[in-house]
Amino acid sequence: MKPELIIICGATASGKSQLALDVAKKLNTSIVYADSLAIYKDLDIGTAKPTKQEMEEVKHYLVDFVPPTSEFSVSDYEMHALTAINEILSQNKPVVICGGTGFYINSILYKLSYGNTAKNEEVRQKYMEMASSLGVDAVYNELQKVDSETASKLHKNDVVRVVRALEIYYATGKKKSHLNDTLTPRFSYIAVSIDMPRNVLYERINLRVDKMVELGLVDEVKNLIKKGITIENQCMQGIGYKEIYEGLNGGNLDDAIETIKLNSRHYAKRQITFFKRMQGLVNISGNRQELLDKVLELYNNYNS
RNA sequence: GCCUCGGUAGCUCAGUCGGUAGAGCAGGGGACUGAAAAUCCCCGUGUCGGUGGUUCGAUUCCGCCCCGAGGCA
Repeated sequence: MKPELIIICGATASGKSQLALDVAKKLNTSIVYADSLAIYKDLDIGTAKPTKQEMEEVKHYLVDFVPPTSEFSVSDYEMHALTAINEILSQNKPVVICGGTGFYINSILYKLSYGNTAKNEEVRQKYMEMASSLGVDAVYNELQKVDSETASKLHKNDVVRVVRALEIYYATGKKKSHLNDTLTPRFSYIAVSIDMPRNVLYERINLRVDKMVELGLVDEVKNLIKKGITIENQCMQGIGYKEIYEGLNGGNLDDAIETIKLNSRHYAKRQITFFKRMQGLVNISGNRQELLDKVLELYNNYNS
């Protein structure tokens, strides 16, 4: 018996995409991306999207399909991902999942309800404003009143989550703490992460950022600006984009590039932390061929 | 050559009226249920440049030396 999913996750710049490509070619199948920014059109260089040629060689799902003006949520991702996965599985092929957005990968593995509450601009705005005018304690106190259990799990400074909990409460009248989603994977899978010494990873990140700049990252951001994208757009939260944007708006581009490297390193660290909790994750290392062999071995020896 | 100011955590620096020292950044660890490349939490021992002296006690005061910056010649 073979697993339905082959999940290739891990830190940015660790070589996930190359490995996913190798695995997909070997197994004659397709790749479903799990990357919160590669979903966007016109964000190519900074997201290290696969090249056109690579996308022709292997079919990639959930890459380059959302306009940069759009918002996108994990729930949107889940819906699209499940469609893609079922399409591939229906052809009796395994699905290669590749990406660094752990939250998105979780949305594939687990059926989570997310409070059954979509974004509510009014509630968000109201409490975000309260946070900036009256302070975070005021907002946190609000949550303590309506859902003390969730409040106790959150730090008062984590305004994004505190507000989200309020959003759920005011939209549904139900408490976030009343969710009791089962955490049983809905697909069989193997999962690997490419492991390497931290300093080696950081060096790869630094080099890749320099490469992105050489490839025209600054022009890419200029083009987005030309299309009306501002720092307010969700896609501009991407590392590489927000820094260049600031660099072009009164900042300094050389500083921006260094900040991209720094933010990427911080991001990689957070990714590593996130993936440590993934059930069954296997850390693999080695050269390109060795990595491929290890994944194929895990795939072929799978039994659960 | 003389004078002045520096030399304290990986980096930038604060501080100790003499009782062996602490911030920011870097770095490390962690959280994560519709913003997730987002958001948030926790973690600070280092020959206080070296060496003599004064002192119960020196990173702190004094002498000399080394290194760096500036000034005068």
